[in-house]
Amino acid sequence: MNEAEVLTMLGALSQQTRLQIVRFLMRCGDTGASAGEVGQEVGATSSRASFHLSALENAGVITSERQSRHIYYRANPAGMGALVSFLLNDCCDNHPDVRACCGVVSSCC
Amino acid sequence: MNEAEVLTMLGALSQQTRLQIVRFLMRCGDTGASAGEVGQEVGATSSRASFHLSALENAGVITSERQSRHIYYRANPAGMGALVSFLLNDCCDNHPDVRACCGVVSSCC
DNA sequence: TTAACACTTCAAGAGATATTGAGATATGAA
DNA sequence: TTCATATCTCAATATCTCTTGAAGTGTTAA
Repeated sequence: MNEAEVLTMLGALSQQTRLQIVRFLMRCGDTGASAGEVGQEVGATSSRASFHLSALENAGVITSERQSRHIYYRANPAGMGALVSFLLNDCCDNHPDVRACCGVVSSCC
Repeated sequence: MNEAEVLTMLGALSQQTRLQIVRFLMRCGDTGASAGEVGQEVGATSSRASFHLSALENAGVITSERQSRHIYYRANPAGMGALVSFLLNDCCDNHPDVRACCGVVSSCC
């Protein structure tokens, strides 16, 4: 994961509506949720939800799959894992105090 | 760490110059670096460096301490740890695939 | 006190991003 | 085919953020 990808992902997450969307989709698990359900959950119009879902998908935080007339969005654990891994390893230079805070015991990814 | 604090921290990190500053200060460790040194490292004017350092300090990513005419900035591992912890626990709902990616074995903070 | 240095704050302009509503596209049912 | 539903795209506006340079604050030394 290079710096540009990390910046895109951090930027995508640093917005209230989008952070809410990610938290919701993480709770939804493999089932995922349609754009309409996502919009309803976070109190957004469909075009606003669509805009934010695009940003999140573009950043690699979520994925989408069309099923008949619905498009189901799902959280992408691998993407979030890569971000966390970058923060711990590259950004924080494997600082033990940072790793200790989250129960990280071995070096990673 | 509440949602507003997380958003502030993610926003602070989602900018190239500021991400560079954090990485540099993490490498500097307890010694830290002055605003001038930071600016030189990331290729920023003094006012630009000061602007970004303020944003990072305000977000809790770094700390500052005046020593005579210099102000020394240091990375704040506890702040970064809290952010990573939030991402793993709250945001990702303790999703095992996310935790696995970084060698996280126990639940945390 | 005066001067030099290190850093911060302020204001202004440029650029990026968020929100909204209207219209377009895609799918499935009648 | 026609209609209804689900979602996306587009343009306009508003808001936020970054950068720059000038002016201000605080510290040390002469």
